[in-house]
Amino acid sequence: MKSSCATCSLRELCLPVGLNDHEIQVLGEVVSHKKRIQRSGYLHRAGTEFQSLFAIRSGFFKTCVLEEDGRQQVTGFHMTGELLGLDAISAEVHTCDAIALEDSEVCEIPFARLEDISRIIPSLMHHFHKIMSREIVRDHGVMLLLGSMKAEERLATFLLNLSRRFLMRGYSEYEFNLRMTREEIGSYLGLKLETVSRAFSKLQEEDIIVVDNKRIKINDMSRLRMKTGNSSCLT
Amino acid sequence: MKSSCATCSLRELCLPVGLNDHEIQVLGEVVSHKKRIQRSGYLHRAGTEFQSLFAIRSGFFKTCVLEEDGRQQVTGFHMTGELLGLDAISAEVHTCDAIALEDSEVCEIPFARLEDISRIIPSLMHHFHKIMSREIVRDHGVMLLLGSMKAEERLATFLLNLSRRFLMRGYSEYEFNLRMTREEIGSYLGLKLETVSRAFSKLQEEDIIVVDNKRIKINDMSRLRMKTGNSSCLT
DNA sequence: CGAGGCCTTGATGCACCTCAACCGACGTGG
DNA sequence: CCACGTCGGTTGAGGTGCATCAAGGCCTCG
Repeated sequence: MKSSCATCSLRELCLPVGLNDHEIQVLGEVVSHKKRIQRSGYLHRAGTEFQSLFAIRSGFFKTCVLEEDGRQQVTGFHMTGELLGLDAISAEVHTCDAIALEDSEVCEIPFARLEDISRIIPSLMHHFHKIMSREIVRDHGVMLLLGSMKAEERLATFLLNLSRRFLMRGYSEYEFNLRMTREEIGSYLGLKLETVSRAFSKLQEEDIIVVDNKRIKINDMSRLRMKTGNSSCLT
Repeated sequence: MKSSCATCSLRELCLPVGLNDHEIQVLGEVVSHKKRIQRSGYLHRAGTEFQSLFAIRSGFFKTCVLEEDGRQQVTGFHMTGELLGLDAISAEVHTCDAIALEDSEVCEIPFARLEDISRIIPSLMHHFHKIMSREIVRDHGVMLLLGSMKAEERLATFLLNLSRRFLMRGYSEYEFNLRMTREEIGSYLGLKLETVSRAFSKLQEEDIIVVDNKRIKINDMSRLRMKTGNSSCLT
């Protein structure tokens, strides 16, 4: 089915940012296939051929890389309006798995066609470059986190990052549901699930947050920020 | 001074990959300013305005991000033919420092002009997208390293990565000089310099490598590879 | 010759991992 | 309906890999 970008509520978060009506129209004709992925279904797998980028229309994804020896690591959690598949452009093969953490919908964007139309829509090309660049900046933030923060700092940074992203999407920045397990959080943050659990408990003891299983409530945003070692939160 | 890409020995590593003679000509007219940076000089600083990408023509750089609280982390080491500044596209501000580890030369590539000509040279645009994507893949590799490897595995992975990159540039894959200090390696690998030093000593005791200060000789590539936990080496 | 940068090595401590027990929620099948 | 297994989460006890602190060696440079 055709999913016109023109009428999409994510226009301000997604690829069309900064385009005029006509340009959005053109983009909308390239973006086809609103595709549904069930919870724990794969959007793509590492090693499969790359054809399209995917924009998340609704739902929540994780991406993870797998080593030959079985070690696995979550490289990111992805929300509505974000673009998946950027890693696959380089070798025309996906380098990670993308798995839905809840029932989700994505728009498929055939990459070759995106490149075609970005020749005639410079602002689209420019915005696409910004999106790729932002991904690089984000990854540098994670590298900083993994390379130099303690467990509690990592978790605080993670929560603030989620909070900010929920806020940008019109949800509460103070209260939200985690879509991922402690193990997945741990994998992303370079920690074991027990350590994640203990860090949650510790933040709760200090009345900074309230944890009820996957439900998180932030009581004291500024003290949570102090827990990060004052690092700016991830993009 | 004009530095024509057409006659550059790095044509096969750098931006011009896959372009025909005429296209290289056009690119060469955009790429100006062969700029010299002395050892420990800055190519760019975090927070300064973004205008241009830089291609390394000779020399060696590190990039590092700095937090408000003074924590610092090396996010990458960069060799000839690689592109610096990709992180700055997103916010039009550099997000990291780039510092020369030896006397170096770079070509300056005004980004706006690069976008202009990539509209008329689709293969240039496509290759540029591949380069950005490769950077994302590389960062995911580092995240995996930081998130799930032990000190010795990290160092082995790091050495293999360097080895491969020297090989690609026509140097020996078995013997090379490190341009960075133990502390910089540690920062990149999320370790303290003492730990890096001990890991070097351990690999030497096992006759896998020979270390003489910054000079590294790899005696047994396959055993070094085994030390990585069989992960593929970073891109 | 002395100072400072870089590296190595040893001793000690601690943050996180590992292993293990237990709990509650949920789904399934007898 | 309840018994049971499974899955995700919490918490405790103990071990370990790396950080930390400290001392000393080598090299360069003023």
